[in-house]
Amino acid sequence: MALGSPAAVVVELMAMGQQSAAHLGELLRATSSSSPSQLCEQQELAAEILRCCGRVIAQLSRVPTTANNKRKAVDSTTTSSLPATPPSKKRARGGEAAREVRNETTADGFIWRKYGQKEINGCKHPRLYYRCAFRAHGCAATRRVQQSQDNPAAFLIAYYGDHTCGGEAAIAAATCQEGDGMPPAVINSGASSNAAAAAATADRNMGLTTLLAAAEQRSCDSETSQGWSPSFSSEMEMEMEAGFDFAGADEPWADSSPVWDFLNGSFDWEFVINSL
DNA sequence: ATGATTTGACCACA
DNA sequence: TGTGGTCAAATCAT
Repeated sequence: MALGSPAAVVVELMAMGQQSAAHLGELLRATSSSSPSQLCEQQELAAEILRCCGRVIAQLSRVPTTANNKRKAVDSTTTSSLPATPPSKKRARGGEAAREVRNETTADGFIWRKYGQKEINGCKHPRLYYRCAFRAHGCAATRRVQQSQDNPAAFLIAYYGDHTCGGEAAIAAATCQEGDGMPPAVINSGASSNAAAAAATADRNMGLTTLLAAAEQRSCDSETSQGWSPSFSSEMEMEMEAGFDFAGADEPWADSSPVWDFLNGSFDWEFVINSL
């Protein structure tokens, strides 16, 4: 998915929707006037919004893109006969279509596990490699995260492969646990270039261990789950605690961007739908 | 002890 | 041959 393409715009919008829903959930949790049952219901609504956004992203991720045609010549000859060989150590993603997203956060509601980091020529920041934390379940989704050169607060995230895992049940259930906050759903050290971020990463690790254990259990309990429900991300929490305001006027896309059009109510949805 | 992260090495592609 | 993607052993954190 190319930057600025309609699908990329929708993914970006849905990511913002996730953040908004996450923010809503945080606000609801901070509101103590509601009864426990009401609070749980409100949080479930917020979680439902997150799930919807995540499913839209997942569906869009399956849309073939014509913008990234970096397939190698050999790929065109092998599409009809998939090789039975195990994944190679390199260029395994060469034949897959990358869906690139530029975002203010690396959090996207999925649980990722970092498996590599590489200094890239001409880039100030290293490139980080993540794979789905549910790879053991056969999920081959990976992503590549790189800090933007011109805007260190922004991340260029390229997604490869589809999420075939079914770990959403644990996350969705965990969002409504009595007396417990929303759990971290993303293992991410993408911005952990300082001690504070590293400490935050360490904090998240505990969450993942628990979450994965729960997911293992839930995936056994509910095999019918087909989708993947993104949930609250601790990165989102961190950004909200830091006053993250995605409607701020200093956003890089605040002028004449599709996202801004969306916020203004003048976004051309028909164009997007037709383009898809 | 277990699981996650780091990082050097390996390997394939251009 | 250089670059970039992945592996896996070592290290770290809990």
